[in-house]
Amino acid sequence: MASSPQSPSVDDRSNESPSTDDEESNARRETDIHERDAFAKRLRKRDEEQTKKKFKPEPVSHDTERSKLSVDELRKKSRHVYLAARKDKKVEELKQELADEAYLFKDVKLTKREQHNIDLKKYTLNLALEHERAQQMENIDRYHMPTGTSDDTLKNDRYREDNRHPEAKSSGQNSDQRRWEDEVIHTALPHYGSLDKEAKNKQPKYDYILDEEIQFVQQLTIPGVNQILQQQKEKPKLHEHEDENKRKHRELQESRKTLPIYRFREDLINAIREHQVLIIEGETGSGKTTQLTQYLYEEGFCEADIEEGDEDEDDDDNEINLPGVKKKTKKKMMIGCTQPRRVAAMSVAARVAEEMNVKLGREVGYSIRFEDCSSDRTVIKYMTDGMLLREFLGEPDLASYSVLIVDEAHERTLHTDILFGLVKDIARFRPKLKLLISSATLDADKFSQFFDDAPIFRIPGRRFPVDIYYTKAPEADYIDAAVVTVLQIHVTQPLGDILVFLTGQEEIESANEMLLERTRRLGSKIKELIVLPIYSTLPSDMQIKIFEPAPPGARKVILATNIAETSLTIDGIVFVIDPGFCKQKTYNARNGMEALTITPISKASANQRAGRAGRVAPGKCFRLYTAWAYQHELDENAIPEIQRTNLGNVVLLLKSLGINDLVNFDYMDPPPMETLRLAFEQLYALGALNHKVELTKLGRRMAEFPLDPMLSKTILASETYKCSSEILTIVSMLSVNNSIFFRPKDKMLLADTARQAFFAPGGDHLTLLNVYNQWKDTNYSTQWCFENFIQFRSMNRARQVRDQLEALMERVEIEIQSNPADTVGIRKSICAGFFYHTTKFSKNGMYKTVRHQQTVLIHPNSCLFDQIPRYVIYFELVLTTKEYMRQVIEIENEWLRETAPHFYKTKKLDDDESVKKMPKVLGKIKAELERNYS
DNA sequence: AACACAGGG
Repeated sequence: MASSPQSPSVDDRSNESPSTDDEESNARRETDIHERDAFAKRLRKRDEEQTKKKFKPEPVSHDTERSKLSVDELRKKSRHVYLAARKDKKVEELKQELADEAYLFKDVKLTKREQHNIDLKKYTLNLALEHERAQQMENIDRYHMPTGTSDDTLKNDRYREDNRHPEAKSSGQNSDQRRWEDEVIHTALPHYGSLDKEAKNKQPKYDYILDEEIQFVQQLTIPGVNQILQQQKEKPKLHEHEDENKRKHRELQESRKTLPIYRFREDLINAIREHQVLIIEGETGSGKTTQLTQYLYEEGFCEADIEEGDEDEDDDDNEINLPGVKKKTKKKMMIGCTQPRRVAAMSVAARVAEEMNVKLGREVGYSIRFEDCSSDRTVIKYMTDGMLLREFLGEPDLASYSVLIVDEAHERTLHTDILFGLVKDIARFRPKLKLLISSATLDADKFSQFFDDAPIFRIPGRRFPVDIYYTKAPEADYIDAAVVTVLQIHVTQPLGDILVFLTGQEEIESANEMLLERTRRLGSKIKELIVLPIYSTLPSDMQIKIFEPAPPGARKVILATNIAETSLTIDGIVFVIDPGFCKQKTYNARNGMEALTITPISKASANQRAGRAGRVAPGKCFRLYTAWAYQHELDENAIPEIQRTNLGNVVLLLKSLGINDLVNFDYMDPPPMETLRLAFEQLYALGALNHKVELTKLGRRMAEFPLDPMLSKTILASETYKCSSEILTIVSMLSVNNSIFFRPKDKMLLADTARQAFFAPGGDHLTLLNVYNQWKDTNYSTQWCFENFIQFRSMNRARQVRDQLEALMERVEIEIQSNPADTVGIRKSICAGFFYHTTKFSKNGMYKTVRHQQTVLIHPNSCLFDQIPRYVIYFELVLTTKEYMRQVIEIENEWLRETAPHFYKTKKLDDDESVKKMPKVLGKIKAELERNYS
C-alpha cells in the first residue's frame, strides 16, 4: 500500500472505481513521472506559502488572476452587486414582515400552519443574517474544493489509523464512532486544496468556466472500518475436484467468515444465552441481518423447549397424525426477524437460504403482505414488522417463536414501535423467549433503557472513510447550491458518481433542468455528465436507469428523494450532496388533516446520507449547511412515526389483541394525546367500540382488514347495499395513494384530458371504479395504461390489494355481489364508512366539516371541482397551498341518518347541534388521557 | 387551479 505522497503511481482510488478511464489515467501517470521533480518543487514552494497563509490568510489566489479578465470580472461584479442589493432588500422585507406579524398576532393563538410560516420566515432571516456575518469576517481562512486524490487521502494520519486491524481497536470501536459525532469544530483539520499537479493545473481553468462557487470546509471524517477483512475475501485458494455446487457453497461459507460479525460469534451467542433481551448495535455491512439468524439456528435455538409445553412429552413414537389432532412433538421453533421493508425481507431471506443451501420457503422463508413464502418446516423466518404485528392476532404469545429479532429498530416505524411494547410484554411471561433488538449506532442506549437496561452488544460495520465538508456560510437556495456543487465536483474531482438528496419530484425536476441547462452552456469544456432522477412514483423503466454504469469518462449524478437514504443502494457513489432537508408527513389530530412539510433532517439521517458515499471507495459528503447548523440545529433523531400519523388502525388492532388500556401502553415514545382521542372517537362513531370503550362484534370484523377503520367499515356496509364487488375495487384504488394518474411534465395537458375522460357523475370514488373496470376489461393491459396516462404499477398494486381483500371477505362472511348500476348504493356504503368526513357547503361559499367546522375546499383534481354539491364526503384532508379535500363524492343529507343514525340525530343537517354529542365515556377517556399526559 | 418524502398491512 502506498504510504507516502511521494508514490503517486499507486493510486488506491483507481483500483476501487473500475469505471475510471484507464487510458487517461495511464497517460496521466506517465506525465506524472516526467514532471514529478518539477511538481515536487512546486509542491514544496506551495506548501511553504500555505504555511504562511495559515496564520495570515488572504483571499484565494486566483482572484488576482481573474482581475485580468476585465469583461468577465465586470459582469461578475455587477451580478454580485445586484444580488447583494436584492438580498438586502429581501432581508429588510422579512424583518419588517416578522415585526408586523409579531405585533398583529401577539394576543392571537396561531394555528400550527401560521406558526410554521412564521418560524420559516424567522429561520430564513436567520440564515441570511448568518450569511452576512460570515462574509463580514474577513480574517477567516478560505478553502478550495478538496482535490480528492489519493495523495490527499494518504497524507492524513487518520487514514492509516483506520486501517489498523479491527481487533486491535474493537474495544474502542464505539467511542470512535461517537467521537466524530462530538468532534469540536476547532479540532478539524484545515484542508488546503490541491496538492495534485493535475488539479493544480486545472483549477484556474475552471475558474473561468464556473461563474459561481461555494466555499466548503472539511470538518471531520467518518472513519472507515474493517477494510482488511474485506480484502481477505479476495484471497484465492485452490480446491480441485469440486463440482460447481460444492464450490459455490464453500465460497459462500468462506465469505460468511469475512463478515465483521463473524469474529464476535462466540461472545454474541454467550451474551444471548445469558440475557433474555439484548440490544445489538451494528452498522450496515456488519452482516448481522443475515448471520445472526444462522448462528442462532446452528446453536440450537430452534429446538423446542420441552419444559415450556407439557403436552409434548408423551407419545413420542406415535407418528400417526390424526386429522384435527395437533402433533407438536418434533415441531421446531422459529427464529423470526422483522424488517421495515418488504424487499429487504425477501432479499435477505433469499440470501440466507442460499448460504444454508436450502430452498427458499422451506427451512428459510419470508412472510410479507400478499406473499407468505414459508412452510411447516420453516425455522428462520424474515418478515415485515407489520406482518409480525398481525401474527399477534392469531397467536397472541407468539408461541411458535423461540427468538425474535427486531431489525433496523432505529428507523422507528409505526409497526416497530408497537412491536416494542408487545414483545416486551410477552417476554415477561415467556422467560425462554429471546429478544434481540438490532439498531444502528447512536440510540442503542435509549433501546436499552426501554428494555429494562438490557445489555448492548456492539458490532462494527464495514465502510470506507467519508470526508465531511460543510459550507462556510448557510445557503439560502439549496437547489441552486446543490447544482453549483455538482458542477464544482464535476470539474475539480476525479471520476465517481454523485448522489444528491432532494425533497421531492418537483425539486428533482427543476434541479435536473438547471443541470442540463448549465452543462449545455459549458459544452465540451467539461466531461459528460449524466443526470438521472429517482423517486418512488417514477415509472420503473426510468428507475432502473440509475443502476446502469456511466460510460467511460462520464459521470453519473443521481437526483434522489429519501428513497436513496434507506430503501435502495446505488453502487459507485463517491460523492454525496446533502442539502439537509426532507419531506415529512405530519398529522394534525385536531382536525384529522395531513400535510407534507419540508423539514430539516436529523443528525442520524445526515450521517446515513453521508454513509452512502463510502460503500465502494473512500468518499466525500458535501453538506449544504454549516457545521454550526449541524451541531446546533439538527435534532439527534427524527420524530418517530407514531407521533405523526393517524392511529385508527393501530388502536383497533391493539383493542382486538385485548389491550384495553392504550393510554398506559408501554410506548417507547407515546403518541400525542389528541391522536389517541381522535382514534377512539372515530372508532366509537363507527360502532367498533361500545359505550364502555370495548370492542364490539363489528369492531372485531373490521380488525380483520389491513385497512383504515373507515375503509373496513365501508366494506362491511357494502353487504347491505349488495355492491361489495364495487366497494372492494374502490377501497383498493383508494389505498394506493393518489399515484394512479401519471402526469409527465411535458405532456401535462394530454394527461389531464386523459384523466378527465374517466370522470364519473357522483364523485371521484366512482371515477376510480371506472378506471379499474376499464383496465380490467382490457385484461389488465400495460399498453392501455400507457395510452391513458395511468400508472401500471399502481394499478397492479390495487389489483393485489383487491385480491387480498376479496380473500378476507370469507372470514367476515360477506358475499361478493356486483351491482355496478346502483351508484346510490355504492355511495351509501361509502357514506356508512365516511360519515365522519361529511362537509356541507356553507353561506360563505366554502365547505365546512360538520365535525370540526373546519373550512375546506374541493381539490382541483377532483371531478366535482367545478360543481357545488350541497353535501360531500371526502376520503382525506390535505394541507398543501390550501386545505383540500381529496377524493370526494356527493351525498344526500338523508343518507347520513340512514347509514349513521347513532351519529346524526336530526333530519336536516342545518346546524352543528344536529351532530350528536359524544357520550360521556369519551369525555372520561379525554380526562384520563390528559391526566396521564400531564 | 394545482404540487404526490419514504414505507407498511
